[in-house]
Amino acid sequence: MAEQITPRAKDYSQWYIDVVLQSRLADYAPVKGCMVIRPRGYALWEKMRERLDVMFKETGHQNAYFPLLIPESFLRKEAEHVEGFSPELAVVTHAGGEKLEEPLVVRPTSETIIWAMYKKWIQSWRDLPLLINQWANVVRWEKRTRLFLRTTEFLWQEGHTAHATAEEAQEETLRILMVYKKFAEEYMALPVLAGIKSESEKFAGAVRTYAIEGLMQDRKALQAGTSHNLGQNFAKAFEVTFQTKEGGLDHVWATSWGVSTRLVGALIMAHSDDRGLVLPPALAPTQVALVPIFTNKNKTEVLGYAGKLAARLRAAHTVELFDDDQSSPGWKFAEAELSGIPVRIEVGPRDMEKGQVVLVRRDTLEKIPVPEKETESRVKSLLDDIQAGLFHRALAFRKENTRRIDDYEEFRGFMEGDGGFAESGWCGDAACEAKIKDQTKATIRVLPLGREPPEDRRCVCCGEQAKEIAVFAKSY
RNA sequence: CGGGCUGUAGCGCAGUGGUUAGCGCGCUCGGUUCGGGACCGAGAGGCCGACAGUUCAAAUCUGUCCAGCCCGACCA
Repeated sequence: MAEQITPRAKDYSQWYIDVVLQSRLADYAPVKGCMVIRPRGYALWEKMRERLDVMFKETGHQNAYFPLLIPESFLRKEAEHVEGFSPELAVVTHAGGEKLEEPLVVRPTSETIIWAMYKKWIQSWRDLPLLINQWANVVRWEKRTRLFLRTTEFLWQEGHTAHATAEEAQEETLRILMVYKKFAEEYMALPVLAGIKSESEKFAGAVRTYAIEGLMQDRKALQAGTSHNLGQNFAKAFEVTFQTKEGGLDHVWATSWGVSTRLVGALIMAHSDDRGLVLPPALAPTQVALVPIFTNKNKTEVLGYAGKLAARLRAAHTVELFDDDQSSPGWKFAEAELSGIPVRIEVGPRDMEKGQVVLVRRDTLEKIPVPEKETESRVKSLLDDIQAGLFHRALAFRKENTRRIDDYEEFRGFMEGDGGFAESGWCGDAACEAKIKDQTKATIRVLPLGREPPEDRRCVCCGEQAKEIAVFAKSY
């Protein structure tokens, strides 16, 4: 018997840790707060990265790479930025056996060093827009870490763009937000709310921060991607100016945006179950687990049959053939389920006799016998069904756990109980936001885009006229 | 950074002063099995978190330290 996964209903946090460790996505590193992303976890990140990279290129961005180490003085140039990040900086003070003239910080994000370079590269409106992305690691010294969701070092992409006008920068900020939303929904099968962050949740140095927020199975929200309109804050701090068409001199307008390996955590918490991972076919490193069922007597025939089937399927899908003769079929079934492989195919002597194979879908565990000749087409449509099914199940879950609440007592009860997304009126005052956080632990996740507050809504906290509809939840 | 808990085999644990420190899973070898985590037999594997004390005798008692986990505070 393998180790058991703690059921979600018993202890959701422990379930998450069990799934990550047992499915071998990651392991704790010998450095506090750090994790090792194991081959399976990394394969999943690679699938995400591959797809996102295409989406960034399609929207005109190019990849580049900037240094890991940043002179400490660079961070100080933008007041809010340094204030926001200084508690979580790792600083290099010694190198080459000597104390450094100026300490170097390990990047918590790269705005400062990138804008120091943009100053060199941008002179004219003809140099704009400048659309650069980098895939990199960053370090933020966190007090409390969780595998994939918050670790001291993590992998991400950070886009940094420069524009001639405020309007263009705003368009870019929203364009990327929509790229993230599309990626989350179409590839991760995770429905997300896209919206703007309140002042208190804003990125240090941004004018406006937008985010996508997903609802996990424990009804806590997870921020899955952010896109910032930086206005002219960094251009001013780093003196990045350009000559306009009209001959004037202006500071450029900036954006930055990122998603991280936290997406792997989001994926796990959105879909997986007590048997292990459940992965959407669009991102699953392995789409089909082919399990031949044989004894010593018929081993050759069954493995031959399964081998041919695997070869056929590999024309269109990634297939893992579980052909070793040391572990039992039951073991292989459990292993395929733990790994989240979307479709399992069982082929044994009984199937060979009947000219069929048995398809098993990971999300519902339903077993579907199909004629052997139709395997390819049935697998393909089943993968599509699973992808759509996961999204719709997650969407239905979000709907069930989203409530319109305008009464504060009801709000408190909601957050003390199961929780979820509360759509409530908000007067816009940070004091109400802080009071709610203090009393209920719930924060404003986003002010959803495209929803004007109706005249009759009141602030859930103080009862004044609502300026916004805010989505509140407890979050990761 | 505060409060609590835990450090004994790869993992999970038992062992509260007295020979050679055990159990389950995993691992190695051999054999029988194989349609939902198979079984039998034989093996390998431990400076009992570190340091210092108490004692004839310490995994066990005392102190200090270190590490990890949980709960808070903190966190784009």
